[in-house]
Amino acid sequence: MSISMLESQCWGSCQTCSLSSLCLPLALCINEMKEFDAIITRRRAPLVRGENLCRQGESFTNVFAVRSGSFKQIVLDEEGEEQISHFYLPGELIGLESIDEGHYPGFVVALGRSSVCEIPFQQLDTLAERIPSLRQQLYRSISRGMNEDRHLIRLLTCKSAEERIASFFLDLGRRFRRSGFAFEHFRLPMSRTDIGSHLGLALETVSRVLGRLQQQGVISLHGRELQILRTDELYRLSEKYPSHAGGMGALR
Amino acid sequence: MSISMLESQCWGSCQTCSLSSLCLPLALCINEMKEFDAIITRRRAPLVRGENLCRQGESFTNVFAVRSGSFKQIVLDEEGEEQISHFYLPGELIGLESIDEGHYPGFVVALGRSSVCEIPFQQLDTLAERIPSLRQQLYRSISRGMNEDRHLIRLLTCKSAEERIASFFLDLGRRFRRSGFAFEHFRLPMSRTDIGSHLGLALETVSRVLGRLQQQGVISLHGRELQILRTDELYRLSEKYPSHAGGMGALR
DNA sequence: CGCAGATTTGAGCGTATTCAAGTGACGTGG
DNA sequence: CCACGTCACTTGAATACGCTCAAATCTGCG
Repeated sequence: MSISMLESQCWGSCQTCSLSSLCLPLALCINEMKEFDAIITRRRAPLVRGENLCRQGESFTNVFAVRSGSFKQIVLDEEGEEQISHFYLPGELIGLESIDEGHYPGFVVALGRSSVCEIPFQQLDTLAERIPSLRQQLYRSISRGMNEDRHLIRLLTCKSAEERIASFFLDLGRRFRRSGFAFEHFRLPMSRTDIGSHLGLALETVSRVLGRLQQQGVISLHGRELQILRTDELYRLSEKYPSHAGGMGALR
Repeated sequence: MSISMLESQCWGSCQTCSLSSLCLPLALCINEMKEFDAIITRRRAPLVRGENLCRQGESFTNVFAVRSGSFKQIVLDEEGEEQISHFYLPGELIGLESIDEGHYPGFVVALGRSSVCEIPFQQLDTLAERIPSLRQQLYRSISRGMNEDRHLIRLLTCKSAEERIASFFLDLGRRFRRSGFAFEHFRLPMSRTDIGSHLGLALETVSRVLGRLQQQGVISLHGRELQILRTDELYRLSEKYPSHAGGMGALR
């Protein structure tokens, strides 16, 4: 009973949502926000760790906004190998890359107890037709997604393991800060394996780099509890090598 | 005189453009297409090789549609190192990732004599407000861009040099085919260096892999004239190793 | 023709991988 | 309560792939 009370508070309207300032309703007036609120389907229960929000290949109908917790997007390639293409933190939108092809390109899995707002895309578009600022915000959200991907691409094409991880932590910090959490102190929602899969590194490499970063006193890490001790140094490490990359050890 | 005649033909309306079926006006009726046509600014002269379409940091006002030729997007990082984040072929849209931040994230440079349609984004949005199918197409274009980027990310996180280049050629082929060119025979618009920069490989590695692919009889390559001889084999090579990646030789 | 840029080829090396073993945390069941 | 299995993570050793450096060759173009 008390839990459901809490949760109904949690799932209040956009007007009471602490993330509304970085979500789609960002620039809406009260009345518009009410309209927007009306099309949102709120999930009855939060998802638990490992639960699927959507499945690869499933037809696209909804965009999701992360309300709490976090998610990873896993793409299974032709050989059945997993590949983590994206992490989603509170306030971020899931599913925008599916508009074109009409189906979700991968599984989206909760990394812990997480909740989302479910937004039927068709209705979102109908509403966006009438509300220019909502339309703007939708464009911007999609565009931002592209931009983040381009960053990751640059990271992957020309950075060493250390740089990748430094960049990754800085990126996570920034994104957490946007949602009102601390920049320098947060809990990593994902495993080392997940990080490796996302950054194109073996988990052993991730582990080794993390060890090195701790030895250097740049971060402290207990389990998944991360503290960024020297932001400037982490930043320096994230862009240490100006150019290309270097070979690739072995291949499995 | 004769040139300008030719060019004015080249720059005819969307209705006469061979690419309209894969560009924004895709689903528009005659009248809508005329409206759309009206907001497009056509460049007076095609760009020559090396000419900038837009500059890094410049404020975003226009989306561009490639009409002929091709472009590369170069991003200069903090250290001034170049990084090719994207190639644009005929029928593709340039600039969509700039909507959010409001400025172009990199230079877009013509890879040969190329022409574009210049579409003021503000006006495009105004028009999209009234024309649902144009809006849909805009969403889809942006979404497709994200999707392509995700593909590249997967390529970069877990593929060997050979796989990357095989994937890259297959991707180029598909994109050329969409614009009405041959899938198995086209001219590479970019240099080996450009390919390397885009795929996170040293140009020497690109060169070596190309040599190997030719020896194996998978492709034939004279200068930049590429012929895909065995598509199935190229496809097989593009997904040879199911998983991770491998080290990174040296780091400059 | 001759230069500049693009590409090819060779030798040696370094980073990150793979394989392998070992530690630690956690929850289950005897 | 402790043995045990599982899972995430750490650490070590050997290896491989692609990088860097260097020089040669090819190409396009004035």
